[in-house]
Amino acid sequence: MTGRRQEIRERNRLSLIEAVLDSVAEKGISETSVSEIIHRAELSRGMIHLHFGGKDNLVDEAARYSSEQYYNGIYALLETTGQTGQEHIEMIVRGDLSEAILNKKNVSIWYAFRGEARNRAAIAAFSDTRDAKLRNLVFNAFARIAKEAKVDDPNQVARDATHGTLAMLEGMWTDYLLHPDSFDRNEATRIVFRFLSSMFPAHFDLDGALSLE
Amino acid sequence: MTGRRQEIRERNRLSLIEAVLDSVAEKGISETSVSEIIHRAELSRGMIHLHFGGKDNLVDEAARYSSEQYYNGIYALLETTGQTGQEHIEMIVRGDLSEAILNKKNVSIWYAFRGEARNRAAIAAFSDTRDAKLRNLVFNAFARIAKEAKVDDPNQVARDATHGTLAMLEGMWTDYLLHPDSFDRNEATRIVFRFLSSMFPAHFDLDGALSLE
Amino acid sequence: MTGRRQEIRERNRLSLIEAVLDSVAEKGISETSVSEIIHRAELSRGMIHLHFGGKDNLVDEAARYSSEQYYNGIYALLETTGQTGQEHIEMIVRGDLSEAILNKKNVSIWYAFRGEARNRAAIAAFSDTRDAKLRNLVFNAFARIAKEAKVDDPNQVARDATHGTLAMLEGMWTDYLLHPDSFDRNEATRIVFRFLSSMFPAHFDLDGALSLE
Amino acid sequence: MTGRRQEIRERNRLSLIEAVLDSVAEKGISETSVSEIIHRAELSRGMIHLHFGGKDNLVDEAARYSSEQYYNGIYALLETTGQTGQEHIEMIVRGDLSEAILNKKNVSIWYAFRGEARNRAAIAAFSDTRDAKLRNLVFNAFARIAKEAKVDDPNQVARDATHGTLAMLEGMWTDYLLHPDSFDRNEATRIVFRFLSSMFPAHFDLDGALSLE
DNA sequence: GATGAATGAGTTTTCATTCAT
DNA sequence: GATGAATGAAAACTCATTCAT
Repeated sequence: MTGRRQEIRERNRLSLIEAVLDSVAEKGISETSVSEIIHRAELSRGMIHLHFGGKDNLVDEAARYSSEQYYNGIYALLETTGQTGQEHIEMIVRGDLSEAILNKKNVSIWYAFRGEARNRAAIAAFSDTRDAKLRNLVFNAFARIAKEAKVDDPNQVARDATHGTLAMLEGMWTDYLLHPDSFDRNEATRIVFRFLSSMFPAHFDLDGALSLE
Repeated sequence: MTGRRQEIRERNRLSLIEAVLDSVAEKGISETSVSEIIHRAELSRGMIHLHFGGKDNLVDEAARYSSEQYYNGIYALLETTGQTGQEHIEMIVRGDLSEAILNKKNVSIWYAFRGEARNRAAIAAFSDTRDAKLRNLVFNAFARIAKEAKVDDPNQVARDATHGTLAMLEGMWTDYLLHPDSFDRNEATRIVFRFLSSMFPAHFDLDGALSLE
Repeated sequence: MTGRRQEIRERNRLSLIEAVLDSVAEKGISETSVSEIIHRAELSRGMIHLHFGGKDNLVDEAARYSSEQYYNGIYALLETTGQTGQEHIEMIVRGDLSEAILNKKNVSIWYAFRGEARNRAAIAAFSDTRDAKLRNLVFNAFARIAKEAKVDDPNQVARDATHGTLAMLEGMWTDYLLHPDSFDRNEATRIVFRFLSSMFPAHFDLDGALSLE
Repeated sequence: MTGRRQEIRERNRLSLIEAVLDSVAEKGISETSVSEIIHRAELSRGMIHLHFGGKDNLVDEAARYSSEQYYNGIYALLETTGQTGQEHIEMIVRGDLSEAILNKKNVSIWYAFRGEARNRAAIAAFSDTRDAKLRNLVFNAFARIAKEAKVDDPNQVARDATHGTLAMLEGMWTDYLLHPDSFDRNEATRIVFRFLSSMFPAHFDLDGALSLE
């Protein structure tokens, strides 16, 4: 049956991508050689070129896959909660700082790819895409909040809130990158909500934010 | 004359370090080969091993140098302004987002090294050092502000303010990394001050912050 | 039905051979990979081993086929003309220099195989066979002419005439290989006939030779 | 002393070129791998890329070198003889068919490169250059002869003679390629002179030509 | 019989390091 | 001390062949 073959093919492709991500997380991009990848995937040397046409394409695909996984994770969280703006924002902030998403592996991978983004168009593109998709989700939520809050220039306020929130989350990831073991998720969350509650006191609550887990 | 010799030695060391930084900024760490470095520095191949004992050490030194340059830049700014907490914070924020410090070259270098930090202890150490030194400056300033503001737990407030401010600045750097050409320094500054004014309304002023440039 | 099967088999074999010849003509022997061949033949990868037992055998077969095609072309021409020695020679010379036989594709293929002949016995053998068959035809024709011409040592004269004529034709092919676009068939033909008319003035005529086309 | 270093460098370059020619002669172009070359030259793997920037460039250089060697050989012969047209032609013909020039190694190399010429611009260029230089020498000699012979259209006659002579010599090389062991230099020479004496009876003599060796 | 995904030996290339000059 | 030619281990890639489906 052809389906069986196709299925193995697909599984092999995925194994290679995951081997790249594991290796990038553990050893970094520069140590992620073809030998390292096939050893982790337990597949043959030629397979990389068979499926991806070369190591660089495989690494690009891995960056795309990883960026998609991140976005899907966040998006899945949004489906589990209410549809108000503040529920969305809360979910995104908590999700982005949760163990499931903000962990050693993801952070390693993400900063490794970022470091290469300047010199590899494909990686820059996926880096950008992840960013743009998330930015959109966050902006839409803040736009609703700003409208409810009847602020002067709701569009501008929503933009600033988006910018500030994402900047802070980024900063928290960097904190985690540098000190994964002393990083305090509650503190990080609290600080983001401090910013949010200062911008939208009627929507966000500093104390409530502490009721994390 | 030994002094003359020593001087040339020192100049060559620096040329190599700067060649590394230029190359990392333009081509990324993985393309920064020994050949690339000596070509930029216009020095001989053996020089790297003579002065640094190998390429890896040179790159580590370049990371250290770059991190020092950053800190020195910020520190120099502080000497040009008043000594109140809010003056320090303002200077650090404006400085960190200024063209002199936040520019394509520095951002490229910084993210390239961050991407390697996980796998190279020396780079991680310098990354950390830069971070710790800055954190200290910022914390000291906020500690004074928090004391003046007579908040409940000034130490905790100062820590949160430090954490939040640095996180946001980090996030702004990432913004710049991804979209250097559409990045708006005024907007970035305004958003940081929005956070600061919400935490310390008596010390920071959202409008004042706009009087940039 | 076995006949039907057999027919498809035969067609596939031929498709592969022709794909090899096309590829050798266009890309050269070293670029004639299995992938290139099956892509041109629009057949599956396994087919080559099924029908020929490996790529090398297929290439050898292609060399044999090509050499046979050449000889058959010349031989067919001989059937269309009179049976005197000079008619045969004229036909062979004109045929060998005609567009139908001396064209870019054939020349490319022929020199490509020649270049490999030294290291591949099978190709050398077919190269030789083509040569020997043609030499035989030409010698037989010259033997008749030499006999008619009542020269001293007709056998020796026929051998020299054969040798010289074939050498010149070879040289004309090389000319064509190197400068296919500036090659002048009439000039080439005229020069061969100059040689022939000098050896057998009663049989070959320099002017008559110009009545080409 | 720098000269010593430079000298070794030059010797290594040459060793590599000669290793390529030996390998091409013995094993053919497709079997001439980097490993084969460095094994013959007894030099290190990296040297090929150090001196030539890659295997392909080295092979091209070898083709250029070989073509130059051929031309130099012929040219040197011309310096050892008189300056009349017929002396030049005689020398070129005898030289081109002599053991020193027409031998197994040269023929193997030459046909191997010819087979690749279609697909490698650099090789085609050197192939052409050798051809053009020789053609020039031969044409100049025939032009003088044709003028002396007071033929009708001396330019045209010289061109035909050049064309015919070179074509025949080419053909003789092919003969040698296919049957190096049964090849008879005297016979080959005699046949070329038969052509020459038929074109310029006053200048070339069939018998004289036999006084070879 | 036919297919084409998979294999891995062998190829070219890169590049940090060495060391004779 | 300084140079840069030389080294060779390790990298990425190619491709004829195999073989489960």
